[in-house]
Amino acid sequence: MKKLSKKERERIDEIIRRLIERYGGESRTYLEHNNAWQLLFATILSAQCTDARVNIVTKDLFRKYKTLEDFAGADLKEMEKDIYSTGFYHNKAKNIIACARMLLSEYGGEVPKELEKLIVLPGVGRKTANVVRGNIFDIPSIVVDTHVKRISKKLGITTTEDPVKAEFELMEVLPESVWIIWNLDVIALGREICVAGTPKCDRCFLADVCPSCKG
DNA sequence: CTCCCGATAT
DNA sequence: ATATCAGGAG
Repeated sequence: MKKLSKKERERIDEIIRRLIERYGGESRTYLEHNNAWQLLFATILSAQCTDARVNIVTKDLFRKYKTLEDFAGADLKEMEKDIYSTGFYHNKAKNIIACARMLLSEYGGEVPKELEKLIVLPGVGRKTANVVRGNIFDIPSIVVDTHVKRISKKLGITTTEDPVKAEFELMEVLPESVWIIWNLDVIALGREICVAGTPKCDRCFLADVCPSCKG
């Protein structure tokens, strides 16, 4: 970890402590799934879509397509209808089918745990890959989604809008034990209080340790 | 950088 | 009417 001033180290540790106190310190994804490839597909579907919507769609989707072979053999147009309400449905349907086929042809139907293997799967970037690594394989992983990008910067813990740079900045400052928790708890904070539009700083439990809070 | 895109909140 | 949502690819 990067060497910080004692004061800054204590500030970040206090933020972590309060996040865990409020939202929990255990790894638990918001996307419902029963196995690795289901979480992979759910995460692909979650691009620019609420996870509440994804969970509605995957409930029926995983009942209709029960195996990887079912996904690999799916009809594109029918899959587009099945996932329509998540948006970006053409790209997502195409990617999920291609992804299923690659998992079968390249990895014997198993989801690989290596970042380099995950990010070359169709529709899978660093964010999706790190969700799978953290939640399925318990590998410490920083997941930079829209909430983590926005709130980490507001808290003065990151200095950039670039998700990859933010990922490495967070790895330098957060202990490995909270990498996954940071993502999940910051999402919770982003929904309840530090919303994208007008953040509710007046009732934020991090107000006194957040440089973006004026009050 | 642009494009992909429906559902929901404001 | 506009902004935003567990982003990724060209």
